[in-house]
Amino acid sequence: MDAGEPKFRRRKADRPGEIVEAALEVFAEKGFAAARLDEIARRAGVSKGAVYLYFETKEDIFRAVVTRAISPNIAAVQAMAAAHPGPISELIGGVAKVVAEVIAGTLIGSVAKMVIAEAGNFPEIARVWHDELVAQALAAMSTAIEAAQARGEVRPGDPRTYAIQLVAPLLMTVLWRETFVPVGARPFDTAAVAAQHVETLLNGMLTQGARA
Amino acid sequence: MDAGEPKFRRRKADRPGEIVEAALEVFAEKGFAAARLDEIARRAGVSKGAVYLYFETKEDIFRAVVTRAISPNIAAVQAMAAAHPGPISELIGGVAKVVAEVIAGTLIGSVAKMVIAEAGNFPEIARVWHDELVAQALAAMSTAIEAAQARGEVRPGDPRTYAIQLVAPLLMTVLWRETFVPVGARPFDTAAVAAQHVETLLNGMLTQGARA
Amino acid sequence: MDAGEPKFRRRKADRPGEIVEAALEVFAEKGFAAARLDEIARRAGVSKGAVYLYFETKEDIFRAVVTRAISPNIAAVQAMAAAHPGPISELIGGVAKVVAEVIAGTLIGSVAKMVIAEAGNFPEIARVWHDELVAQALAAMSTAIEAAQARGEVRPGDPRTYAIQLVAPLLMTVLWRETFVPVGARPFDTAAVAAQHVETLLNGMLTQGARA
Amino acid sequence: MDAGEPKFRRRKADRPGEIVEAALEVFAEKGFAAARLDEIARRAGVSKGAVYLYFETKEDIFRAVVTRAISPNIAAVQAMAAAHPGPISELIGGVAKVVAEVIAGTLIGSVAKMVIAEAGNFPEIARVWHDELVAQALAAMSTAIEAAQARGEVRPGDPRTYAIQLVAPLLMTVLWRETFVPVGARPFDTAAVAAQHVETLLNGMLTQGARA
DNA sequence: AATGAATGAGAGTTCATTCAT
DNA sequence: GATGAATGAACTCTCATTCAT
Repeated sequence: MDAGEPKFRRRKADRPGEIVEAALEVFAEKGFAAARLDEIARRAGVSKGAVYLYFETKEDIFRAVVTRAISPNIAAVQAMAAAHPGPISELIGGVAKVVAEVIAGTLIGSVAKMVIAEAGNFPEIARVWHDELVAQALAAMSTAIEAAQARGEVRPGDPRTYAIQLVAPLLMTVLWRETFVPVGARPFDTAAVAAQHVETLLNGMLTQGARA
Repeated sequence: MDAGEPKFRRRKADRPGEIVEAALEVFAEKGFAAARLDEIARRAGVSKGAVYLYFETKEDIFRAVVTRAISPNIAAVQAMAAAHPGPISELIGGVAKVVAEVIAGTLIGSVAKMVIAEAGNFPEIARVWHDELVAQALAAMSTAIEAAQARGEVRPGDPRTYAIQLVAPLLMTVLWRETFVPVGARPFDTAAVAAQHVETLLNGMLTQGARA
Repeated sequence: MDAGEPKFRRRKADRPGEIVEAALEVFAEKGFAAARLDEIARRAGVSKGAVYLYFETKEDIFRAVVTRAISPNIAAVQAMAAAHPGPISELIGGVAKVVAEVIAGTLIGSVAKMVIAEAGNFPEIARVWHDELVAQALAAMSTAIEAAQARGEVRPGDPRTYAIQLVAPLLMTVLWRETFVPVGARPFDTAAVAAQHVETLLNGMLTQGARA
Repeated sequence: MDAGEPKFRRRKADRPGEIVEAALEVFAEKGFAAARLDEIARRAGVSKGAVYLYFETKEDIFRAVVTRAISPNIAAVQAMAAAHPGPISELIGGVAKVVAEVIAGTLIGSVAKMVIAEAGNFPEIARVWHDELVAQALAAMSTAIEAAQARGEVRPGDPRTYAIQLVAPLLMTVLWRETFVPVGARPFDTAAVAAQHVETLLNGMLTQGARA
């Protein structure tokens, strides 16, 4: 009997994935504590009891949400780390572009917001986020910048600070979108900010010789 | 008689102020929902009931915390708005310094974190924060930058974006401190970041003529 | 296996009904404000939380208790309204009998007590009780008495007052039972009071001609 | 200095009286449990603390309210008990008149409502009310009616029931006023009800010989 | 596997009562 | 006597978690 059956039945196999997806939405909107399991279950299209077939606790779901948001980006970071040894300007332009794309194309902004908000309550989540994502990216960039300084491309200065200088405005556009746009603020176009920022920053950090 | 622990102390002192102070601590650590009134009261040195002599609800306390963090900074923003019409480099250097000092010297970072985290649940708080603080500061800087562009000091580009580029790394150091330092990350020295950033940015955004 | 006490019983039975029943008991004993949800739940044989699966608030339960006490009596009132046009003495005797039976056989007395007690706090409940029950009954009786007066059966006088004269002593026996019997007062036998009262009242209100 | 002083300063001596008066109002409106000591104090024009100079607990105030409503009526009841041995019709007419006046002229109705409502929570209050007021009045009337029956004035029947028959409609008008008039019901005029009821009842209970 | 009715510990809030002033 | 800020026990209501079905 086909009657009454949903047209597209989602593969049973991905129940956990659907729950994590729904949970991401709810956690992003409400924060961890204010998120209701009822709502997560409802949005995932399952019963509240079913959630507990796949996750032990609410915290468990939260961890899964963050972990899942991390994984697909680890590759990008590793690629960055193993990046071409060409002129630093290419690397920086590339990094900014990738970061801008990730920001625009994924929900990583919401997750970052949650990590910031719940760092006090779930230190191990902040730690994972830092260790697997942020620190690695920062280290990769610092290393590249340091090498470029050694090659005389980049002016003196703390490489880690240069790295933060690069990504901060991009991250700021995400937080802006999450925080102020819903209450009427004019949004920032991440790509446009990235473009202007890369130009300004390169202009400011490269040595005379490196500016072709 | 001073000896002995009086059951009921009556401090003429600023009870609401003490409660708001304690609440700021707890909210910053736990977030709004996970903060316990018991704990706020305990840290304020009063009973749970006493809190309700001064505030109607938990939300009310939260609003007071944010409002109170805003007020002392409004002056700084207004001063910035009415700033000298001298060379933009001076203004930017000044702004960065003030921002760095505020960040280092006040708890505004914790509050900002709370505003980001709870924007979804308390839109009116995000709105106040934006309208009274963020938008004003941004507008003042944009205007100054625009004027500098008209004077030929600053290269072409979106003034509002330039403004964000300036402050973003500084704000990032706060979020870093709140989020990752407690789990072992190496902190950023806001003042040092400010110094390097101002130099890089000015170098990047000023026209040839403006660079003395 | 029937043996053993299952932690979660699922009675298909009328949970809301059981809760309302338990609530009626507790409200009648303690009054609305002094009634404890714990106790209502306990007497209904459910947990405190379960009560909130079926009712939004304590007030909601209270309304359900009163509403539920009203409904089965509406029929009786309507029957009264559509009563036979025979001699008024029959009607009055019949009404007194029905009222006496309802009083003796149901918990309506307790509910009436609650309505009286909480009229100030829950006006809409007093209104419902009045509009759907009391006013209707009174109107039906007044109309019948008026018709009897037109037929020369009943002596002059305000029909609504005659109606109150008729039922007041019966209602008084309920309040007596609720109020004074528990502290040792001798109870009134509602049926006996009804019998004597009907005889006295008919004797007093009928015209000479109507007394066979 | 007279300036700032209230024109009529109430005698200090009657603070308790003023509190009881205020409490009567509040209890009558809200019931015992829902009445707030804040409100009682406010209406009495004293501080909350002052209330505790005169009364130990809220229950204590409640008892005082009821007791105070009883006392002035005890005299009336005793007068009734010691009544003239004249024809019963005079007595009954007199009693009805007095009761109607008390009902109309005092707040005894509100108190009666409270006694009914709180009988379950404060049995000793119900007991006092019964023993000192209700039972005495009932006994006095029963005795008089019994004597009248012995004299052949009143038809056979239970004297206590006759007594209830007499006062019930009058009491009903009070409860009606307290309960249904505030939600829009048409009030009963107690005096008018008394007049019609006395006539009807006497007509119904007197023997042929006693009807002049 | 899946449900959802049921649980019960724990939260925010209220308010009779106390006591330093 | 009088005040009113302060207390803390007790309440209603919520919601993550469980388990009979």
